[in-house]
Amino acid sequence: MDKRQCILEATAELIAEHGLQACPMSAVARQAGCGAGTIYRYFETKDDLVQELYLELVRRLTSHCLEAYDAAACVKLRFFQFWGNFYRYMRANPRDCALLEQMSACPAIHEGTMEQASAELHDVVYGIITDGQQQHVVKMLPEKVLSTFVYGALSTLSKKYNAEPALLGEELELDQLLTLCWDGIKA
Amino acid sequence: MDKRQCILEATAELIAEHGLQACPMSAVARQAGCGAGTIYRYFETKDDLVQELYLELVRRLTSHCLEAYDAAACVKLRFFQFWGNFYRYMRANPRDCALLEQMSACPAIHEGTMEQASAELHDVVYGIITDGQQQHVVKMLPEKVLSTFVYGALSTLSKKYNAEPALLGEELELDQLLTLCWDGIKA
Amino acid sequence: MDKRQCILEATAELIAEHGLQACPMSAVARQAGCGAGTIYRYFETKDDLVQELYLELVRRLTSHCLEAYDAAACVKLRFFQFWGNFYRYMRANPRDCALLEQMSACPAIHEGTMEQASAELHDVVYGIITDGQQQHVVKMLPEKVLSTFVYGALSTLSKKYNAEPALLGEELELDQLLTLCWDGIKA
Amino acid sequence: MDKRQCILEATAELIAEHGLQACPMSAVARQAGCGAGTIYRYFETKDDLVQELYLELVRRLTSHCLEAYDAAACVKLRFFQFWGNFYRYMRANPRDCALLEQMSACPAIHEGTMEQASAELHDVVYGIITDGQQQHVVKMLPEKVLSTFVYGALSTLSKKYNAEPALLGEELELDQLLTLCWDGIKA
DNA sequence: TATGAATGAGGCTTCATTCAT
DNA sequence: TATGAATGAAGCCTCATTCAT
Repeated sequence: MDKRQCILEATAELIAEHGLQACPMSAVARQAGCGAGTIYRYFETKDDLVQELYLELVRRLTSHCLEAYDAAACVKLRFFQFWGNFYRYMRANPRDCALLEQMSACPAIHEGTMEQASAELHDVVYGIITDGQQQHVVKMLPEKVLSTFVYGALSTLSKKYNAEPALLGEELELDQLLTLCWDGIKA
Repeated sequence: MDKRQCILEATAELIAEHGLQACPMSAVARQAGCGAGTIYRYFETKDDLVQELYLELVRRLTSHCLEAYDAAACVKLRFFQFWGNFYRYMRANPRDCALLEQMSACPAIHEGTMEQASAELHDVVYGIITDGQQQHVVKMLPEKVLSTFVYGALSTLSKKYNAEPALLGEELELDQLLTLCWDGIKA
Repeated sequence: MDKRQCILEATAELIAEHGLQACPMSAVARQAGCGAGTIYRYFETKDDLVQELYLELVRRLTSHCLEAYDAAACVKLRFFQFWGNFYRYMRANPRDCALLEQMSACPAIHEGTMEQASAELHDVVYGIITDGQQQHVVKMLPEKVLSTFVYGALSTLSKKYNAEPALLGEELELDQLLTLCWDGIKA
Repeated sequence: MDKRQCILEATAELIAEHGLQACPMSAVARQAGCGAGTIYRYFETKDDLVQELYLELVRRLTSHCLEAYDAAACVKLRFFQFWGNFYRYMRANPRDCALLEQMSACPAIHEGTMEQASAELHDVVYGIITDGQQQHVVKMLPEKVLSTFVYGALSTLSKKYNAEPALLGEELELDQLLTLCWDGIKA
């Protein structure tokens, strides 16, 4: 792994464990196996490092969400594919899941960073909803509302499962949870 | 207002605005209109202050959620009353809503504090679900799953609305959003 | 006991246990069973309190040293009486003994306070030596030297005994120790 | 001089002048010519720094006491050599002498530190006494008692001289003072 | 007269950042 | 390019002292 990735990874590990407010650069350097000064070759300031980490986390999530996603498939299929990818990724990467939650909720992540991060997914997510509405299979509420509804439900559920993995059988759970969401938004 | 409340309020204000990692005790004192030392008559450490603030926020939310809640009413009514209260409180108190989100996601809030905080609501929330299941009006998934589903959806939606209040007409929105959730969990 | 004495006693207790550098006025007040403000009715500042405590400790020691002291007795008798009193007091009051040691060695006790404290004893102590020299039973070294020799030996021994009381049988020890000193200074 | 020594030296200077209770780390840094944070690369806490200083002072004293000390020489010679070294060191280093006195008497120096400090000298000091007792030239009292007697007398005398250097001619004094002690303990 | 809550200066310590090597 | 010792501003907390009650 290249050094920049090392540093991002180290930062992720430490923030996930101790929180943004307890993550000194010296600890990041130790965890990354490099000198403190080296970090500043790759990131201008600590703030910069944190913003970059957030973007990286969202980038990873995004690419997983779009795996095997076929924009030409039917609405329900796209819905299940996309949000299934989303949920699976969150379950497979509990640390990044918690990290995204923590960072999204914290004013330390700048408004601009948040927007930049979410831009890419928005089109896909909204597209599923608006296509569904045109076909009258999805409720006629603002697309943002329905997307947020699904996102909130699934991200909270995945976090819950990560904390208490014994709640439901692995195999069944995903389909059942997606069905909860689908039942919620379907016309 | 008594001094302890003043300090909690000042802390809430500052954490909401700048984040947990950027909330020095000196700023809390200034905002609370007291000397720095005074804080320590009411809270042993900064950590203690933060835990207490979290508990206080949850306490306020809890008491609002239970307003006009009739444990003897029918399941759907109880569902709409309770989660309606929840949503209305989150919308009416955007700052506390964001604060709860931020603090819940941050390792700085201790495990024990989180448990202590959620204890009171759990019984009510789970009760609605299990009663609904006995009457076969709610899906047969673990009660934790369904509660988390509703909680995640509504809390995320309320946060979204707080950020962009223009999404939906005030009057309609609540019922429509609760219906999304109800449709999701109903059998 | 009157309040002033209470406060001095409390201060003595705390300094003896934790040291001058770890003796907050709030702790003194608690130990003395009074409010923090009350201390300032009896002592202008903390520094004043500390100086007064030192003077009080020396005053107590002085009065014990002069008990049954007969200025008309022979030199050796006066020597044994005076230094015997001194040693017995130090052994009977380990806390004050340690306290005197601690405070005497610390620059926090002002030069003036030290002089004021030692003034009273000096005459007696030196008198024993100079009388002994006139009678040719004591070595012809400066009286300060011989006094300091005896004082240093006995105060250090008493402190040692206080720390490890099992070193010598109570009955014998005193006479033996005084003899060590007397043998040292006798002509 | 290396930085660690600089810091110890600065601390010694300030404690000697103002006392343990008036020696802020900021002043130590200024005196040592370094930043406040630098001190913490060499000492974990202020307490640690103080313990280390005490150990260092005792180490210096110890090495001086053993200079030209011949364990095979006769008892009286060893006595005069060892305690002569001790006294000379105390006179030549008034600041360290006062410092040792102050720190030894203060609860801020931990029990464990004191033991660690005194361990090395004990064997030599006690050896002189016990050998003297086997040869019937020294009184038959516990070796700790006699050692403490000598130590107390000489350390107090050296301190006194340091404060008032005019008491005795330099040349004569040492032998005369050691004789006082020797006369005290000899059989 | 006695209290103890309030104050804020000042103490200890951490940590983002720099820079000589 | 990489390092990590050094820096000092800033954070947390203590405590001598005051003052309203």
